[in-house]
Amino acid sequence: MAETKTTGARRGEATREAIEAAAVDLFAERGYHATSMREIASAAKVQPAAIYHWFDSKEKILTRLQDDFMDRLEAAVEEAVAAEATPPGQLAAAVREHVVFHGLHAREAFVTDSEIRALSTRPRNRLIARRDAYQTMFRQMIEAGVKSGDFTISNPAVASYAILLECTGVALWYDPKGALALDEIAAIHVELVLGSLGAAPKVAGRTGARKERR
Amino acid sequence: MAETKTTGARRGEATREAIEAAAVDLFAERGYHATSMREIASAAKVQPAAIYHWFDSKEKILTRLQDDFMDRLEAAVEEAVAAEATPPGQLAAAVREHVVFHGLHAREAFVTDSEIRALSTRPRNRLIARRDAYQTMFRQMIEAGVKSGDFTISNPAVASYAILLECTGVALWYDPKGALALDEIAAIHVELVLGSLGAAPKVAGRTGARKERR
Amino acid sequence: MAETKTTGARRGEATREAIEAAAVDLFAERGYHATSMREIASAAKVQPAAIYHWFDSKEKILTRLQDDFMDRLEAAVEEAVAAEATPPGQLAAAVREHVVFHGLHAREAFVTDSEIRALSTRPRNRLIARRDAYQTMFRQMIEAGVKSGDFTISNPAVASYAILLECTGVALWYDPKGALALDEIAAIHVELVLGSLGAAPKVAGRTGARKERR
Amino acid sequence: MAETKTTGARRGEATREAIEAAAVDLFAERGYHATSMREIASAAKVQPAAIYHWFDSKEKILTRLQDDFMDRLEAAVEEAVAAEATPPGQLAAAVREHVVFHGLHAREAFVTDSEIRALSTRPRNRLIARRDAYQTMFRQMIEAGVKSGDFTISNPAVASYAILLECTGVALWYDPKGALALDEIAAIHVELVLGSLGAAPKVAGRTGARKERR
DNA sequence: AATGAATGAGAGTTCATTCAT
DNA sequence: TATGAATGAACTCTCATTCAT
Repeated sequence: MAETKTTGARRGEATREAIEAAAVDLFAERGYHATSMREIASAAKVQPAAIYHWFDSKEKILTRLQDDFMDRLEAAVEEAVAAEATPPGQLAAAVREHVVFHGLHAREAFVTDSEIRALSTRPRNRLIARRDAYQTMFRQMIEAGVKSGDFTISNPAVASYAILLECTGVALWYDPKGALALDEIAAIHVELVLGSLGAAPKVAGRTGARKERR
Repeated sequence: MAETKTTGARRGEATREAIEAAAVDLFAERGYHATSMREIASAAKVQPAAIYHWFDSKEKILTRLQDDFMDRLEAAVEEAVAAEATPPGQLAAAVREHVVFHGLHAREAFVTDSEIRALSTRPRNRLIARRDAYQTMFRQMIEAGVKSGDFTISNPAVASYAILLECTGVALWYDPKGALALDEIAAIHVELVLGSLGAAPKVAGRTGARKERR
Repeated sequence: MAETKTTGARRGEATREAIEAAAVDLFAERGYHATSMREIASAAKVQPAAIYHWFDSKEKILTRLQDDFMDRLEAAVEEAVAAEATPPGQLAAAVREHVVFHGLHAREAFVTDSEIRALSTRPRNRLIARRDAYQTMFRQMIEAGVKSGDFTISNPAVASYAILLECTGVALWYDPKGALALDEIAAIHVELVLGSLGAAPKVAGRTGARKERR
Repeated sequence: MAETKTTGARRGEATREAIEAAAVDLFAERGYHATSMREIASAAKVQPAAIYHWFDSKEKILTRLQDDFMDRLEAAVEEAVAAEATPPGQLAAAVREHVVFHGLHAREAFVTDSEIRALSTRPRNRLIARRDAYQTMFRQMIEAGVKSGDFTISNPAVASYAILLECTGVALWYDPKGALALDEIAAIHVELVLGSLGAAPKVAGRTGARKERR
């Protein structure tokens, strides 16, 4: 009950987190190139030079943010998929989790996606490879559903592009203060996705209570 | 006697077009803020200062490009919709035309969409208003289809977001040299969209021969 | 008689020359790394950004200065040597010209010599190669004098190092307003050099009137 | 009872020496202004802030290094001179010791010489005064030799400049792994110097075994 | 219609140094 | 005796833009 010293969080790390938080806000709002280190520093209430104690460069702030987002997205979706047995069940779980995750981490999602161009060659190629692998996972679920007769769709590759675009796009418009709860939005997307694949609508499951930090 | 003024375009306009072409390429590839006026000038084979004879500022290049794109997109889609009578027929036509247009003008589409943030307040609000109106057109077709009993969908607003995201996204991945022709891609999207709305798939029509330049 | 437009010198080049003049002064006085672009700009009475219209980088200012100095030094010394026939005569002429040139262009000489370290790999290697070739020229004259019996010295390589060090060093202490004229200093060095090589002192010749610009 | 203080150097002094050693290496290789405190710290395997326990400032590292070098150079040369009676003998001994000392402590010699400019006014003037006094010692030996009839040279002041330049320059090119031993190089310089002053070559003496560290 | 030259602001980054611990 | 964190000033360089010609 009484622990006041949270495990692992030393004093200095608070600065790092303030910088990251300021950066993701500004990158999302204005874009990477339109955000200056001075603005990040100012929003994080530190001096510009202090940022360099925590990050090697402006680009490193971005890559860390993107890598973290991809790590957590992959883990969340893979866990959700692992709990299901059939292709429609797996795809529904993946869509649900993807939408929820993109709603909860909308700015990180948007920055990860939209600022791939801002990266230099090596980190750009790395991130593109991760995105491609993630996309392949969705395409394979669709292909499995076609093979099992659950889905009737002419082109699984195009379908996978379309599905990820509409689900990722939730990060662009979802408003936590809006009329629709994230669970509802996720359920609607499951319905849209399965419908577009020609599946019976019965497969949609429920999404448990979200207890994510942040 | 013989015309000295070559049809339509005076000599100088070629420079303006070279600048626009260079700008759309660079904005699409690197982003607005990552593209310098010097780079545009260099790609257009003019001096940096010459750009200012044709455009007031860097932002004006962008706004003109975005306005042109929206003008032509709206015209093309409205014309396609006007040729159809039923809600499913109209939506199918709109999706088909939207996809084809975004495939044909992928860079303009991408820049129009992704560089809204780069605009200053007034042009940004103007463009957002146009996008909203365009989106509303889609939502109203969906609502009409629900009312007419052609579509069975729980939330037309969310459906309109999802549909436009997946169809607009074609500009991100379509490759003119790829395996699929644009007409095929458009047909697949009509199929996906109508399926997601719970419509019978019979409504998909044909897309006339495309004669657009570019 | 009446030409007012000096051949080749367009208006803008005056700025370039002002920048070069400011840079050589500051580099000589404080060193390359202790001189900022702002200081150069200020001394040249231009804005810092204007420097970049004329030079790609700070390093380019330095390399141009060094290359120019080496070009002119080599030309001057080679011409002086070509006018002589015997090894002692050639070496005397080379020493005389080297000393005079280093006195007339003391700052350029000093900067060329002392700021080799400041260069990045490629231009540094290039300049070192030029210096080595120049030094080799002196060593070969000494070796020729030893072979012809004019010089009696145990180690021509070491002698060439020593000779160039003492003659180059004139740039460090020569004062145009001092008691000794440059011609006298050059004559003394010819005397010292030939003496150190064990040559008869009779070979020292006269140095013609200097008509160098600057 | 038994000494806990290890002979001469307390534990901490090792850190000071590591810093000095790192600094002289880096200053010699890159120059004072091109060397950062972080680089010195890194090379000395301490934290940047730790340097400030041992030195007040970056400049103090340099001045201590220069002062130490001058102390030891003066002591060594004065001792060598004191062992000789005649002007040629004294000058030969001074040249021999100067060359050997500059070969043994080449980096310190180079940094002491080349980084006078980097000093602020007061330490710069102090070091210049020491150099001048050292130079005067050589000039006086030359003048004594001229007076005694051992040397025939027209200008002792210029001769002293030239002699010190060529002998000091040994620090620039001497390579401990090269073909020539330091004693041989010293002997050659004695030969060159006495030759340049018009002295009989017989005076060159021997240099005792060097047992200096480094 | 176009250009070479220039500008003032601001970019990302590094600097020597300080200080609480 | 030493350190992690931070600072304010300064660095080289690039930016969109202007202007006389």
